[in-house]
Amino acid sequence: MIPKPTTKKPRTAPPEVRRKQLIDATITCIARKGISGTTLNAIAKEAGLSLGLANFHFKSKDALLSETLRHLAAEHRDLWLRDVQRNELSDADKLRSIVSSQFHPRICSRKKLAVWFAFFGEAHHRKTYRSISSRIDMERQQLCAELCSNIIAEGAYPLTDADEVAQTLEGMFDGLWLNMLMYPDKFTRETAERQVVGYLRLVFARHF
Amino acid sequence: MIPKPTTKKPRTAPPEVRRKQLIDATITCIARKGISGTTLNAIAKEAGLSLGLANFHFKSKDALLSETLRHLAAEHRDLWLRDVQRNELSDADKLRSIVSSQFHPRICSRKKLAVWFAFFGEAHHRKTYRSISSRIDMERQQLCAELCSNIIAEGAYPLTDADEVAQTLEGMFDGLWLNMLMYPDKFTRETAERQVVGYLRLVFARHF
Amino acid sequence: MIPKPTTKKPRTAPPEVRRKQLIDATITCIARKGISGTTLNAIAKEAGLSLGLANFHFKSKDALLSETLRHLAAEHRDLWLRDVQRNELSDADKLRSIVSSQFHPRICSRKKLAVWFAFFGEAHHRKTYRSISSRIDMERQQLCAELCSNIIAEGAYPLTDADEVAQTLEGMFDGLWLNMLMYPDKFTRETAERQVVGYLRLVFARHF
Amino acid sequence: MIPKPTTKKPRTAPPEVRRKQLIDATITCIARKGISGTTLNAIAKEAGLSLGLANFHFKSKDALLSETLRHLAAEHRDLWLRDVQRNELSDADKLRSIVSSQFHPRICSRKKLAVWFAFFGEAHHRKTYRSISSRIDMERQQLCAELCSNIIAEGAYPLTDADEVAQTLEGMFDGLWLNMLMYPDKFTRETAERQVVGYLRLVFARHF
DNA sequence: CATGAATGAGTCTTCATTCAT
DNA sequence: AATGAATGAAGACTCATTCAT
Repeated sequence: MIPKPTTKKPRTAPPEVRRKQLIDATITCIARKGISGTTLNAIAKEAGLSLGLANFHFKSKDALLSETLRHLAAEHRDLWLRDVQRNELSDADKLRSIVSSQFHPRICSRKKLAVWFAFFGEAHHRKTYRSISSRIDMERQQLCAELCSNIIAEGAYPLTDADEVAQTLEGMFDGLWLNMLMYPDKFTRETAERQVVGYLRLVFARHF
Repeated sequence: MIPKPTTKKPRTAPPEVRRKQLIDATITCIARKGISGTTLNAIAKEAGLSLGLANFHFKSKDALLSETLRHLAAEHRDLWLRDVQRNELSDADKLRSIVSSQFHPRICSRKKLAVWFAFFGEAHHRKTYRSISSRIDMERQQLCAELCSNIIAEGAYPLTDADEVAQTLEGMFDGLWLNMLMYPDKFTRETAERQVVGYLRLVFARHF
Repeated sequence: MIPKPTTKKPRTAPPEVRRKQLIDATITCIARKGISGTTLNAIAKEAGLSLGLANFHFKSKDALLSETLRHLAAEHRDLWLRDVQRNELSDADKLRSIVSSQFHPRICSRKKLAVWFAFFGEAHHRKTYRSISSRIDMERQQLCAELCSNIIAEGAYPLTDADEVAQTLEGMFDGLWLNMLMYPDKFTRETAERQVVGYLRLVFARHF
Repeated sequence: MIPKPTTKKPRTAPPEVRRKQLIDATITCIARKGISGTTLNAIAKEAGLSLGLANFHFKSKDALLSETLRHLAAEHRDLWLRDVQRNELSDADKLRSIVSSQFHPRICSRKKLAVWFAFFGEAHHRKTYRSISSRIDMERQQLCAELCSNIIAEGAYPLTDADEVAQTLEGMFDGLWLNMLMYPDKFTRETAERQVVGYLRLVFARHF
């Protein structure tokens, strides 16, 4: 009798591993069927785990959804924060980095975009979204506003209002995301990013 | 037999009236609870009609939802088409009208924004919703592109690409809508419209 | 083709009929398996109705349970109230009536006793019981106390305390019920009633 | 390898200790949430032990529950047997002792009453529970009957039936317990005991 | 046109029990 | 003797849809 080979996947795994598996499966399922079309059964099957385990690791379906969103938000924030903290970069470069991060492949895959808009879609989940992301959204917008402010001071764009530019950028980010999700043939990461940069070139002609 | 004279609501009404009642109720319910949180029972109650009637006038819940989306789309389209068809208006005015219609109170009340995004949240995996949204979005984008093209020709903006401007406008429309929905304190109809016009002023400086 | 005979049971029935059917089925099921062993499915099947209907007529399982208890409590109260309100009866007769009602076949069938003790059994249901029955219990105890008080005055039992007799009666009622439920061979309606009357004979020798 | 010296709880303990810990925890949990509201997880947590251990020491949840009931029964029985076996006591004293044991603080705390009635609530349809309750109840009732019989012979109460008194006592015991559980403000250990003694005084006037 | 009781498939959630470590 | 992750069956509840009246 040959002893069981040790390569077979372990029956048990540390919680973080399971949680990550389930969150990934949740993203996949939501992208496929929307939030309300996503059942815990489907998530468990997608993750290759049992139904009971989903409830073992997450208090409820809602909790799993929240964690999923939190995961996406953190992943996004980490990305733009990394460049913004590099002191050798100019403010314009930092602003450029934020724009890039918005359209980074890891952040704005169709799968993940679908999850964002799934949360935007319904009042109940919108509240979840706000409680998780409003702070981060505001942080990014304020950051953009500061960078714009510095660029304005530095580059002498007297007629330009930093806050308004920042707001417009936020608007463009979200709107381009939606269009990428809905019309992937017409709106790609590249075209979307080019459009934002195009806008920045109009506003800060001497920097971009 | 003398019919009771105290009857307040007519016991029968033409189909179009009932359908309109039900669609309005659907909009209210979706805004309040999202698509998956909206039940036929709730819609019927909101409309002041019976459950059976909802099923009588719409083949299925899905059909009612699709009709609702179609209704919203038509309402929006009617609004911008009215001005676009007025020959006395310049192309710039027409473009300006489209922008205005996007932020018209009847179109982008909080209630209707909530409903739009409820549909957007599902559209990427629901063919019916996507084709309805797609039709109106594409028509508007093409219209904008044509108007931009004319403005470019007329105004000598040699470096400007009409399609790209139109795409950017689409992005801004949706993004600003989303921000109005999520952060109504920071994004109002007025600020949103001003931002789009601000963008147009940058692109078509001699027209706006 | 012979038209369907009209004797077949109607597909729909007024709510009160359905509610009564479901309450009866609930009593049967609880007697058979206890509260926690009673499923809505089992109740529906016992009632010959569908699962969905149970939820249609009762907001929740808990609501159905409450209604069931309320039904039993009202049924019991109606019984002793009837005789108590007959003016031609003496106080001793009225007291005797209350005792009889306690052991009336309609009231203390094993099935119904099982339901009472099912509610007594668990903290959660005990609260339900209290909210439904404490007023009635107190009403009956006070009634007994008043009747005892009158009997004492009338019959000159100077050493007897009306309240204590009433409390003891309450105790005997419940305790005999429990024993009838647990040991139906040793405790029958007749022996139980005889014991209470035996107690009354000891206390009010000249009346019973 | 030197074992960590900070180990507070011993990692292993003799089975009887663990079993006692788990039974105590079970009593606490049942009192709080009822039998069906009591989960093995909750019991383990209450006992400060792991879930696995509960399953290790008891074959099943049912076994643990039965053991718990057996434990309560034995605890009660031990209490009354102690006095009954003291030869120097008169039969009346022994009977008095049984009454006292019924209302002994260790036996009829609110917590334990809740547990007793939790089992009573299920006993009529659970053979195991019924046979455990039955054994102790019958033993006590027979004992009371014998004592009454002796007292009757000794004291010349020609009209009194020993079995009936014993049955009435059983009824009062349970009924007063129930009332203490349901209405602790109106029924205390002291008033309850006084009522039983009051009854005995009526029956056996020359002994109590 | 209109009603609303009735149905039952589908979901989330709980929990006793198992088992590799 | 001890742990706690893993499983899956079972239950409460929801809701689109049907249909007799």
